Amino acid sequence: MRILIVEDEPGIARFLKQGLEEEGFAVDVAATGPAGLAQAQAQPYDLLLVDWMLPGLTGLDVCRQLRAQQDQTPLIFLTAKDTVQDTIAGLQAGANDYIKKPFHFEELLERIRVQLRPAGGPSERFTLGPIVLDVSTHQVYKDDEEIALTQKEFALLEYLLRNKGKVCRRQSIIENVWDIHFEYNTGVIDVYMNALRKKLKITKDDEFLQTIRGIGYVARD
Amino acid sequence: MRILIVEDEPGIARFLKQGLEEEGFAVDVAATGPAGLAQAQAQPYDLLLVDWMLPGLTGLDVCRQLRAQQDQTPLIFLTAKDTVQDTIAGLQAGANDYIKKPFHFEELLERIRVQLRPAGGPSERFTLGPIVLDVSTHQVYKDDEEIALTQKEFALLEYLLRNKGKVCRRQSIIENVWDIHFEYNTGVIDVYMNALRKKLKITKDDEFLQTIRGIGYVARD
DNA sequence: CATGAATTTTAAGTGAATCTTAAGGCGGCT
DNA sequence: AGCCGCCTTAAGATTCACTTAAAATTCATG
Repeated sequence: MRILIVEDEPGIARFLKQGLEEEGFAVDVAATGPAGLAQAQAQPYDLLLVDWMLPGLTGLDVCRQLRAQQDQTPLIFLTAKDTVQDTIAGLQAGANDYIKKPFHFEELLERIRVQLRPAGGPSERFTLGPIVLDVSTHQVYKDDEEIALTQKEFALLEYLLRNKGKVCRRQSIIENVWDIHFEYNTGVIDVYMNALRKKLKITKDDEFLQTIRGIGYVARD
Repeated sequence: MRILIVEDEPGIARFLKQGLEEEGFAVDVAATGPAGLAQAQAQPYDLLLVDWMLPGLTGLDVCRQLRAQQDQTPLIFLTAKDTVQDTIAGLQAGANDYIKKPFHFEELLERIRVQLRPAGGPSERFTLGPIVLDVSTHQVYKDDEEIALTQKEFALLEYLLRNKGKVCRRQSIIENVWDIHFEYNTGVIDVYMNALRKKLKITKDDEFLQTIRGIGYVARD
């Protein structure tokens, strides 16, 4: 689960990032309104935590702009403002929840879980350097640009990313991606690795998809 | 929109009922935990407003029982208890929000709207390039010209637009648009996509409704 | 109820995209 | 140097979606 924090006070941002990472979330931080908006547009997140008062754009502006672009990512405001008018304005702008500072981390955590809950199946996502693979929507991005992959290309990349850092033997790949369980001598894997590297523009210098001669392949970042 | 209030203090119950009815909601009231539970099970509601302290069963018990029966109706706790432990317990039990008394009616109203939003809030209009789909009036326009769609055509387009930018798998489409929950292989989706593209005059060059071979379709602009 | 029109679903032929096979070339390893 | 294994490309096989037409169902109407 990926969370973006948009918060300008470094102390609070650090505290949140650390706490959420300990809970197993992948956390990015943006320090200004425009930076947060750009980041949220660039990559898919599962949840946004947005401070109300921000340099550049207010949190309210960020929220409005995202919703205007049909971005329905759950968004929780995190703020010292606690007048009723502000709460209402925030929720009307399309926010999903609103927590007043000072807050207890436990409560924030639970409210985050509530927002992620209705998303149903956990949207499985894997990353490899600049590459993001979303299993549920069958989409792949490199540097925030969407890359169109065919079924087999996607399945192969998914298998390598699920085993990131581990060397995958050719035999395992054939069994898991092609579902062939007898000995089989073929060049399909080579052909597909070639297609993947081409589409993802991975050069020989990159080490994202390495060949292990005589064994198989590894994905590492 | 139907709301059930479970609250034992007659004054508060009456105040809420009147306020919500003025906003156009259909409101029922139950005064005890067991009565509320029975009422919620007997009829479908769009939202439950539940007091924490109730005679018979606590609000927490009511919430737990409903969730245990796979009832996912949005539920908001309404309570004087304001310790962090209680908030967390409430959210963990499956509640969607938690408002502390005393609260402003305006804030409650907005939080109710947030919960109802995904099921039909204010943003009932979707756009895709020159195409506009209005859910509430069941109308579709392209370049300000109205296009007549049948029910299934409309439902399919609505589903794709609600998930704009995300790839929709054939399986998800069959489940959400046709409400078929077992495996089913058929060509209906193809036929309807064809009809949609024809009526909306979408050519192969347009990328509004793209096919993802082997997976499904995406709407993008 | 019976009829006809509109909508929804099934079915089949066609064509294009994807998958697989195969072969030549290149580079590392012994 | 020579072998083996990987890369690359292109052509054949196959799968899947598009398209059309006809059958089944639903809906409104007399």
